[in-house]
Amino acid sequence: MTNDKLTDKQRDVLKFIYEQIRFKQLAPTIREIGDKFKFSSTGTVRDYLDALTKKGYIRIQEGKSRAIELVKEALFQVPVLGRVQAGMPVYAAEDLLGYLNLDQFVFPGPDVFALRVRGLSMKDDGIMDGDFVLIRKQDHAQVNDIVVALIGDEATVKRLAKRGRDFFLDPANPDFHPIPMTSEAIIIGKVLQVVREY
Amino acid sequence: MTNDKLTDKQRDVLKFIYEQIRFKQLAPTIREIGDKFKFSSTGTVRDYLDALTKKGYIRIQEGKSRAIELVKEALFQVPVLGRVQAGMPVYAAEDLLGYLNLDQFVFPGPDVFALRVRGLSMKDDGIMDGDFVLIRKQDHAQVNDIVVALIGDEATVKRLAKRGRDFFLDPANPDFHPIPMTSEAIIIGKVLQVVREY
DNA sequence: CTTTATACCACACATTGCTGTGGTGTCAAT
DNA sequence: ATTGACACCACAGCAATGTGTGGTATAAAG
Repeated sequence: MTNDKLTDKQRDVLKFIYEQIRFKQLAPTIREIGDKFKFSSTGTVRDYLDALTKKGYIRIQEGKSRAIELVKEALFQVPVLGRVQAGMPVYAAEDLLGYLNLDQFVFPGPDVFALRVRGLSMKDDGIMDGDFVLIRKQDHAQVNDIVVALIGDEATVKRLAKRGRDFFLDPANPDFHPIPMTSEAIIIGKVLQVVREY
Repeated sequence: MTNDKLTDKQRDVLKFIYEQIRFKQLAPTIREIGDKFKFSSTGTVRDYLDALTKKGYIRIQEGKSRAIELVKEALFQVPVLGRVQAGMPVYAAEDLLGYLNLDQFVFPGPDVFALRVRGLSMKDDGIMDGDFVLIRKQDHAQVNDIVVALIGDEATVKRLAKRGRDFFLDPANPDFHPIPMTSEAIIIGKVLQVVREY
């Protein structure tokens, strides 16, 4: 019965609402939405809000300003990125592996993303295969931080260590060995949290 | 210079704003705050908002409705509870060990709380001493779920298992042994996520 | 051919909501 | 004695905002 597929424009409007809530922590007013899409009538915006409501993506508290709630869980997520290039996570659609559902924990900032850990090289630190690491993009890190580094083409999670004058990326698993930091290794972010979903 | 200590009333107002944002996902208007505290004047509310702004707890975007932002990180957190009694987490102040900073991940729901894991009984599942487990309150669980159970006085994280007719709470560490589910063991919630902070 | 959904417009209206400009009184610090 | 922070009040102005009631046009579905 309920066809919850969105048209392109409806998706655009929903995305705008989502971004406002996510980054400005404040749902837009009808007129703010209208301005964004150059609608000269508030009625047009209502048509969209009605459509989104009917399709179950938002909920609106009548009479209140800015009272748009996001309903579909699909929105309460951080992007899980596949490729990481030249120190910059690639947000392009083809690299978006999906979304990490953070349950009711929403509103991640724009410089936070997630990567899915592959392998058990950090097993003894409790980072298991399949875990998500939440990363804040940054090009620096301190010794003993757990970082995501790019070695050539591959993103890897390791602990930054210093022995003598040299820096290493240490695994937490005796089956793996430390990787010396060379000019090819770039730190792209610091692991803020490990999240495992059950 | 800046004394950021709040008076009791100011804290009450801040708490109300926080709760509205957290649970209703919508900051209150000046009049909504006034209604709550039976202020007959909007000016009174402004005095409070000014005080909270000056002390650095909130930020207000002028001219916009409901444009109250929470500033202090202290607010973007889930409660970490100490005691868990009779299947109900105790939210009383004396049991509030502190708050788990979820970084920019905010707006946990009202039935979600966190416990800090003690010991290494779930080590092989990657749940380490000191990790936080995010729990949704619920009195049921499925076999193989990782649950928080109350055995007598103590809350423990284990995996729910069934062997034959009997249910057990299995550890994930050969140094510990399974605990049979008896009438004294109550499931108080399901582990949704493991969060480890660095 | 009619209905339904989409995608817009115009404009009026009432209320909501922020702001501005006053005021009173208490209490602690200077 | 005065200043400043606190804790309130009254009320008016006006812009922001949601709502109501219309309208047009297109396209797909029945």
